[in-house]
Amino acid sequence: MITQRPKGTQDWYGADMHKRTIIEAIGRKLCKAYNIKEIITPAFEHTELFQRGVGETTDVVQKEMYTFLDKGNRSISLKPEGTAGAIRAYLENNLYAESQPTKLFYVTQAFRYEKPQSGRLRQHHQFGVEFVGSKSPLAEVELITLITTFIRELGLTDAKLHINSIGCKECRKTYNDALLAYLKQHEEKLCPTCRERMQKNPLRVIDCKVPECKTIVEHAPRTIEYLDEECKNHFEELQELLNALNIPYEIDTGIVRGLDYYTKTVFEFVNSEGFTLCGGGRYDGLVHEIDEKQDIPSVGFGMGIERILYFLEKEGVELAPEEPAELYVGILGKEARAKAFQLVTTLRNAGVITETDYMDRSVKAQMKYANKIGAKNTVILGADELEKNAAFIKNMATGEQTEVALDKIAEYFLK
RNA sequence: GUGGGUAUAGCGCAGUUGGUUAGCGCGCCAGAUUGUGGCUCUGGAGGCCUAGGGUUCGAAUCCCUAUAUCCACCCCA
Repeated sequence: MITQRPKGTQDWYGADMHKRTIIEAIGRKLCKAYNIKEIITPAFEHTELFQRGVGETTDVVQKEMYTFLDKGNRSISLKPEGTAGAIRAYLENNLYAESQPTKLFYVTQAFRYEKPQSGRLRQHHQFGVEFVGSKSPLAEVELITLITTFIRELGLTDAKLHINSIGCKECRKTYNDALLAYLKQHEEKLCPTCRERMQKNPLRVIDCKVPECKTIVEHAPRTIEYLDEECKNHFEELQELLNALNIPYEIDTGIVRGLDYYTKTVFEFVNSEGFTLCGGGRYDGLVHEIDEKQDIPSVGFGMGIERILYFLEKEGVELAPEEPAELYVGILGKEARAKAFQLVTTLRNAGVITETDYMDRSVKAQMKYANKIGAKNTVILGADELEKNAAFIKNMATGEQTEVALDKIAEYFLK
């Protein structure tokens, strides 16, 4: 039992760990070019932050949060997503007092008590960006551009941009009434969960996958038909920009997003199977929700790192493999040990990937090992080499051997 | 939360209608004339067959329970 990880968690090591490192490196590189700064916030926050921010009626808060009382009787929750914490930090540290906008990115764990399945864990990781302070559709466009570039650099092709607008608070009110009125007409045909959803948050019915509900929903009013002037313009401007920048997209009036803070633009990148790689949108009301003295528009997205791995696997995309050792230094006999290790250290200090023997293996076994780890070159240091003051460097790919004086070996690899 | 599948060596699997010493491939370790990898061959280590209970003369195999894991739905990243 103690050697077993908790349900829905994952250990990162080996090939996946290496892929993750590459993925994060691409993300960091892009953010640097976009002038987006990194932020790390705590793994846990006061429960109330998520209740207020993410929304009390959402599935995420209602049944998926890891919530507990700490020893000081405070209700604490592990973060189920990255946005609320980042915005809290933005407010707490008065980042709004600096010249706006504020552009932040993070790589964080997120915890949700869910039943694990493929591409879904209890602890997962997200790369996300929060673009705070701008109400311009250019903010959306910037994030979408970044994601598009990210996807391209990863080598993924099966991920399409879907966009929608769910309007602001005011539009939502009129829309909700219209939707509710429509759903009431078809109440008997809806599935039980949808009948429940109808009362709490009719918007959720749109997402239902039950065939009967789907056909009803097909003719249901759409948020997009109830946008006020401002929201409509915003959505149109966004599309104009996307068109002008040649970013392909599809309007999907079915996108609702499961977090309450979204307003106006919502978007997703999904593959042909309907799997979501990345989700985001505008959340003009969130800052005010967390700190009523402030009212600052924002846009953000979260991209699942595990999802990226899943997508890479699905598409058979290979990332750059781990770099193998440049040199394996074999050791034969105790006399050569210190000398060999000195060489290893010199090379390592110069950044050359170098490996050696710690197992007191035979020369043959050491060569096998060097081959196994993919070392590009090998050299064996023993009594003979010490006496001759020279050793043979063997190129493992060609088998060629080159005799080099002991004190020139490091140089040989430093050019 | 609802519904399926699976659980045998480090990994991937086989195990015949229950029959006594549980196998195979890969990996690991060692050797094939004494200090040089890959290919081949040989040998070796490594399993309370997920756990607990039951049926039986006898259970990896049949039944029950638990646990874990995978998958679908829901929801999402």
